[in-house]
Amino acid sequence: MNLKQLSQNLGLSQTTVSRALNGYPEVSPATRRRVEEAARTFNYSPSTRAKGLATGQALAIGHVIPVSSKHEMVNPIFGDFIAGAGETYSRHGYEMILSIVDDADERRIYSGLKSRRAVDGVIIHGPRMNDPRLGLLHELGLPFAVHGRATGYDKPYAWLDVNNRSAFLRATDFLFDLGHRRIALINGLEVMDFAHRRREGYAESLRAHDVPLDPHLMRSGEMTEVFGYQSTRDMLAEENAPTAILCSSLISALGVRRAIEEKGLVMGKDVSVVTHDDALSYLQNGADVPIFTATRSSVREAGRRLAEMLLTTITEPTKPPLQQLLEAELMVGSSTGPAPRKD
Amino acid sequence: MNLKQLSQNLGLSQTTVSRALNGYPEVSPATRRRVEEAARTFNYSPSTRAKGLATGQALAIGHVIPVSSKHEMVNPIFGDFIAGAGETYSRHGYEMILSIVDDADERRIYSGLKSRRAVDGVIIHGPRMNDPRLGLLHELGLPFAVHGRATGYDKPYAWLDVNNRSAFLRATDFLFDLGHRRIALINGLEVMDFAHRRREGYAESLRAHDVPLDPHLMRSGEMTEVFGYQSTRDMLAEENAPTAILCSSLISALGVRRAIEEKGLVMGKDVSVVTHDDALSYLQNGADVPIFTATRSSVREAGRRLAEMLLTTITEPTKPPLQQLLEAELMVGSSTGPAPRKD
DNA sequence: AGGAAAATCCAAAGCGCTTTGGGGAGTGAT
DNA sequence: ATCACTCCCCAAAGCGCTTTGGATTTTCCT
Repeated sequence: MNLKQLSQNLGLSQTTVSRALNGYPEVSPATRRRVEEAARTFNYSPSTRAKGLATGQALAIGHVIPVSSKHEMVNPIFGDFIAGAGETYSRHGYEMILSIVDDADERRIYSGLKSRRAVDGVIIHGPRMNDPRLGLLHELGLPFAVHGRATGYDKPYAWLDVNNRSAFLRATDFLFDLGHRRIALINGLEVMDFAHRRREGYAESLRAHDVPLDPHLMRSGEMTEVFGYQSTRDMLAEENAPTAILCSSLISALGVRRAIEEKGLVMGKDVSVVTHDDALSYLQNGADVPIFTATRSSVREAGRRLAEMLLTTITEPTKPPLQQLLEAELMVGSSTGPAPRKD
Repeated sequence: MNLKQLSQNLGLSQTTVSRALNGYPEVSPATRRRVEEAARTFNYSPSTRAKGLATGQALAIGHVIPVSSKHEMVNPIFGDFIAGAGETYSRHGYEMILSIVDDADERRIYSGLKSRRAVDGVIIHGPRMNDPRLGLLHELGLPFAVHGRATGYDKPYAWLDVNNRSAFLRATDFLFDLGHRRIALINGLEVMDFAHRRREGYAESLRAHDVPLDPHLMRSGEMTEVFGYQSTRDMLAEENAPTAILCSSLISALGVRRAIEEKGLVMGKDVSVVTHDDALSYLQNGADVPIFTATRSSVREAGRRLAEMLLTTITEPTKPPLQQLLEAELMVGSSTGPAPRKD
């Protein structure tokens, strides 16, 4: 069923039917009702392609997920983020289109999306330090919003980020308050902007407590369970092992726990652990009582909000870009306790 | 830059330029080269919307991800599957469009995709027992392919599935061979087709070994870490506790391990564990040696293949639908060992 | 009742592409 | 020189919608 058929069926012009359906005022309420009813019974919805052609809008948002060709990891966060963003899109009648892309091809993909007029804007995932994508998109004139921020890009742009620095600052302070002095950091890849900021927060706390940075206590890598396990195992094997560990992801934290327990130590007593927790739907941090003391911020909620921000950036291009900084909450679980007494 | 401008620029008609770009024979090689060159320098690609309107194709595949409104869980598998499918799509010039949908709205969404002509076909995720979606899509005339199968639907349709029954049959047999007799099953929700089949395999092995099904040893729920933990904790607390546990997901298996160790038992000695492993990129089962003995099958590879199958279903609608059954491989790790001797 | 303003509705153009149905220019044979 | 083919190329229609610029009818004042 298309517009033409529907309008013939109703004995009206295409113009009137279109207007009735799109809420224009120059249609009598009675006609509008009649049209809406017919549309429903014939199960008519306008073709997105035709509509897009006519209006010049795509009514679609692109999400470009970079997958490094080297270590084919799909960000585990991405599912929940997408779910959040999807809620927003369907509320506003937008489509979400996804491209999984080797990060070497990113340039081609973005300019393709632009020149094919496939989307009205894009969300940038996993911003890195001095991320070249922001400049590219600015140059292409394709509206965008960033999940995170990109240190090194100076023009204003729309973003939503967790305050990673303050979260890790507070978490580290918390460990100091418990008496810990040797605190390790198991971080994400430090080309990632978020990891850089977390490290800054950590370093700031150490500085405030007059504890020098110790490279032996700082690891950075893709945040898998195995990475958390190996890093922890190695550090616990060294002399002067850490009494507390700060970890960038709940998944890695599971590995941290495994290494601790494998060594016959008790988490929360011999070694304290604080992790960041993205509140993923399939990986809750315990049920009633959190297992891990954590800095917590829902990535799904982030998806909802950032999508909303991008849409207003698109519909109101003159406004200055929206920006939002979320504070993570510190939830105390059973993975932390006072530093063990030295004997 | 659009076709008109490009053709004016070249002093050719739109027809010729379009034909040159789409590989039609009635264009001289010289002209074709000239056109291709110009398209590249002006960074021209045809508007998807216009092309779609003209050809009647969408050049897009829909993925509808159901999210139950009750327990807002996003399937952790979905990220890797999508990544695999995305590779296939970009190779064939298709777009992937994603809808995150409360499962109560599914009907509306699918018929919307159809009547808006937004996609050429869809992939069905997470098929349930007697899944109504297959009938609906058949009725709508929207091509589809299923990740898994739907028991209770009798018309032929395209699917790709892991042989869940045989995988869990072999895994259970393996545990019997190690001397276990009290074997528990921690399964996904049994409305899900895959969980039903796994249970069948498990039950078949028990029957073959003359061990009656014991409801106390069978749990089913959303496969979170917490679910694995609680189920195991409860079962280990009962008298006549299991000596081996079969688990439907690596994530739950992490919870299983936590419960075992919390009780001061050793996994692989006091309690053996076998889990299914979807080979998720962010959750590898150990590094060199697998942590868990597992039935393994890459969900990312499944995505790649199923997408390919859907595309051929679309381009060659007369052929009978493709179907593919993958066998999981049994990888022996350190989570299994001989059944403890009764004293 | 007469005229202006408001309320409804419509025909047709245009969005950017593909594709149909020709048409003119070379080429070789007669 | 003429004819019959190929080779290349083109004008124009059509895909399904929105939107412009009117046209027609109703309603409201005076």
